[in-house]
Amino acid sequence: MTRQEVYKHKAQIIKAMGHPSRLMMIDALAEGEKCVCELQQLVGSDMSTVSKHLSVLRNAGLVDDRKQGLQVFYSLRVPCIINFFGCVEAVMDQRSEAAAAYSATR
Amino acid sequence: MTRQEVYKHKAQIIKAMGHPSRLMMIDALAEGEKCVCELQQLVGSDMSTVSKHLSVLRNAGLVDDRKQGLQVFYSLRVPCIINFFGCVEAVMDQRSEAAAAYSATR
DNA sequence: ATGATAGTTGGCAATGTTACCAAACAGGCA
DNA sequence: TGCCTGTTTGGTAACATTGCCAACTATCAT
Repeated sequence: MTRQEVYKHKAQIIKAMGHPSRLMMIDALAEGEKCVCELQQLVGSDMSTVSKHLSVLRNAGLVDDRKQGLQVFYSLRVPCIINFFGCVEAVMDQRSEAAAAYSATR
Repeated sequence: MTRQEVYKHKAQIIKAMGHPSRLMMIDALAEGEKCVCELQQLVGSDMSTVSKHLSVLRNAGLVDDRKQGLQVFYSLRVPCIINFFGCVEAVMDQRSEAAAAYSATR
């Protein structure tokens, strides 16, 4: 795999996380596996939309699926993702600090 | 900020990282600040393209810019992002393990 | 001033993403 | 068997992202 291909692959994985609904689902899956129906209630979109979001996460290697009777349960494949969200929050906080500092100097 | 808005904001930050060229630049910036010209050489696109990628990163709050003479130097604002890349690599590795396991059982 | 260098911005065509609906599919049950 | 429920897939219209070119701005040197 060339360096370019590695970055492309990493970008694909990160891009899979870059959607509000998918982020919400990943957060929920941190608690443990959930069926599509539960995730649908959580995000509030059409079930077909939720299913497509989940297939994006599956293709990226972020979640696993397990069929049990009528339901399909999804689970996080690589839990370290969750740690990262703290860092994203740090980015958010730093932005609001900057905004606050700006408004203080106006 | 509602829960939806928070997820939208987080998604925006993560999405900003979800492009091969931007990922490559973030990785390079982990070593320290770099001018646009260096980053351009690194990714090999038109300078206008690189500049637009950098503005995506700046808007997301991921990098800072500093002008010095003719050059503009960019730097990472929140270095914890780098830790996360190890986790993305874990996702990649686990995928190739799964592929290896699959090809072994065929 | 003139010109050269480093970056940014606007425009635009090509491409990718998203969300809904409708249709298909699979497992469990009458 | 046929129906119900949970999920996936196909189609498509609206929207967002990308990358190049050309035009512009800003700083420095002659």
